[in-house]
Amino acid sequence: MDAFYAAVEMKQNPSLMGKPVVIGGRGDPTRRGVVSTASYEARTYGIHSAMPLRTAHRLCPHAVFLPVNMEAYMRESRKVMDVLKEISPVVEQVSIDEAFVDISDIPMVPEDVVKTAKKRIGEETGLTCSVGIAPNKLLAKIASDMRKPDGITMISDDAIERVLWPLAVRKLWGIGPKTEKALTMIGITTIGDLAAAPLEELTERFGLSYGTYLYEASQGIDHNPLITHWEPKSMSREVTFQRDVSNWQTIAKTLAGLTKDVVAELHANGYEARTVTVKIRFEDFETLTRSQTLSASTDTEEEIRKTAFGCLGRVALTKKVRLIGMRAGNLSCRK
DNA sequence: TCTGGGGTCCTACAGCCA
DNA sequence: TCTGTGGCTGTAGGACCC
Repeated sequence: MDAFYAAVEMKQNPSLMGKPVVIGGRGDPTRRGVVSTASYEARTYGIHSAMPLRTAHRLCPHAVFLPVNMEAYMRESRKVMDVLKEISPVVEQVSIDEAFVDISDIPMVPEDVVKTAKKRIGEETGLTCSVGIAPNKLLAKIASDMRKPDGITMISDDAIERVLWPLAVRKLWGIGPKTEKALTMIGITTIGDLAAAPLEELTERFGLSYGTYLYEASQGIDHNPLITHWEPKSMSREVTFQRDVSNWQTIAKTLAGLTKDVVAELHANGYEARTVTVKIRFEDFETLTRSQTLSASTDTEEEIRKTAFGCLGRVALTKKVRLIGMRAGNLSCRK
């Protein structure tokens, strides 16, 4: 979906249309938080996702700042996903606003399937999306990014050299800032450069698994099937304090509250956990985790809280704490 | 100066065990 | 009985995604 959160807000409040709109955190740019979505107008000021709200505010003081309204986005998301499932039963929902749809068994020209889908989504939600058509997920994802907003892009097998190779390596799913930098250091900046690198060099530098992935991805190779069902691996809550704290009571109270939320989510979804992890980020951004695996799974708040406090007790709180989080992992379905 | 929150997957390493 | 090897599990950290 195109600038999804911003588009939903504009639909709910048409007076926002044409204005720079920034959605993130509590919608207050004087408080800690980052940008979830910036409208296309806001993007012209250099505002983008993951940017601190304060920075966004500096770049565009007259932008409209709004809090994240997840319920509204979920509602629209469900409508979109329902349309996709009408079109094909094989849908992999990647996030609240992205999905892969296997249309290989539909006896229609792909472009016509996509046009129908876009029209139906428009009718149901009033929102636009950008679509990539390709032989696999890797290429479809790249294609969907090439014409935004409201675009359709096709990458066929015989277009990989012409279309894929000139792109920056960063366009490949799985290449973030660290890998981009590491590749630049060895003279690889485009996907074509990557495709010219020997497999052995990539596996030597990046490990067998990731090296092989990079090699195959640069050739447009991706055999991964669509995943239509999966079980969660962990559930977590974390919070960044508005001001860094040194008071143990505040930290403990917050951890207890986070634990309560996570346990409620476990109960709501019928899971129990065997591993508890506590995460601490200090004022200097040093981040560490402490975890403990129990002999048996549990979903009782008291046991999970005791375990979490045991983990917290193993952290030397010598600096102010910026963030605290807790995670329940090693999940299994409750008997 | 600033750097959220909710996730997944991978790697390294240590300890245990066959 | 000692030693090496390899698998498995738990722990910690890091990269990445939206």
